[in-house]
Amino acid sequence: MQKYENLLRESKIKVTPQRLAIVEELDGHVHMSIEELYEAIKKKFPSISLATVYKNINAMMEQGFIQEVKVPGQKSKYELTKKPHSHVVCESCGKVEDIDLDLEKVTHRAANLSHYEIKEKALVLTGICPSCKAS
Amino acid sequence: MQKYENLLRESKIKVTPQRLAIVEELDGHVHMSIEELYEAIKKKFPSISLATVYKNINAMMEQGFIQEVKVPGQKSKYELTKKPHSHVVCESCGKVEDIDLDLEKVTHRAANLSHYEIKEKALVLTGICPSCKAS
DNA sequence: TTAAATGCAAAAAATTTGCAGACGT
DNA sequence: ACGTCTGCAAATTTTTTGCATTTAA
Repeated sequence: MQKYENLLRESKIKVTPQRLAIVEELDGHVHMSIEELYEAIKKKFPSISLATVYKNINAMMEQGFIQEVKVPGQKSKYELTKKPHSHVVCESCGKVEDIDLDLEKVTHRAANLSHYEIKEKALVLTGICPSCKAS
Repeated sequence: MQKYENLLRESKIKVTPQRLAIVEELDGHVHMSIEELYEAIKKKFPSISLATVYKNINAMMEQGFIQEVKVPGQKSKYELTKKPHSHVVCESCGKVEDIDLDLEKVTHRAANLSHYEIKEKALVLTGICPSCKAS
């Protein structure tokens, strides 16, 4: 898909089929662990090696192209970098979803209280998702 | 210290010198990684094994006695469980500090938007601490 | 007394590295 | 053509496990 090629080309790393596969996978599933990515990509791309997934995740993180999402009780997941947002995690099924929340006030308050110069915010809310609540 | 013994005794795990050492260390330093804990405790308690630290961290987490704090770009740290709070991390020196922020509104909004039943909130703010800003 | 905890060594899991050949630009 | 990337195997690092012995209650 042209879309991803252009995105990748903007950073200074080469566009390889393996990298495109990672990006496409993340675009489809949004949040995946290294192992999930590896297993998913192997289906379409059996020769890919786990080391390549690691190397590329690290390279693309250095480029700021993807980001790590640390969630309680799970392995880290990765997502394409987009505008800042928060996450909700279902403690029953493990699903991770994006959510757009205004953290202006909270961040301001934090800066005042701590005297830190705040640069990044990571908010992860854990609970039960609608479909798990139903069952 | 009697204080910690009583705390530990409340949960259903045995009070051992190794566990007391972990708790005292965490009470003093607030946020430590497994390796930091191990190295610190070894000084006062040279016979302790890394496996024991792991086992005890896991046991005490199951008891809800301590909690894992996942911070961007660092290994997980652990803290004694106390009333809910947020964290600020200095991206320069790596220090992690507690901060008391009101997340009521944000949580409410999140519940409305996501239809999740929210149970836990983990907010980690990253930035530059006052002393690193000075230098 | 006895169930649980310790420490050790070994195993398993997760991540990184080195390198020869392949590939993107 | 050049420098980067891939895949493999090996090396590290991190975490868990099994077991004989010790220890807390």
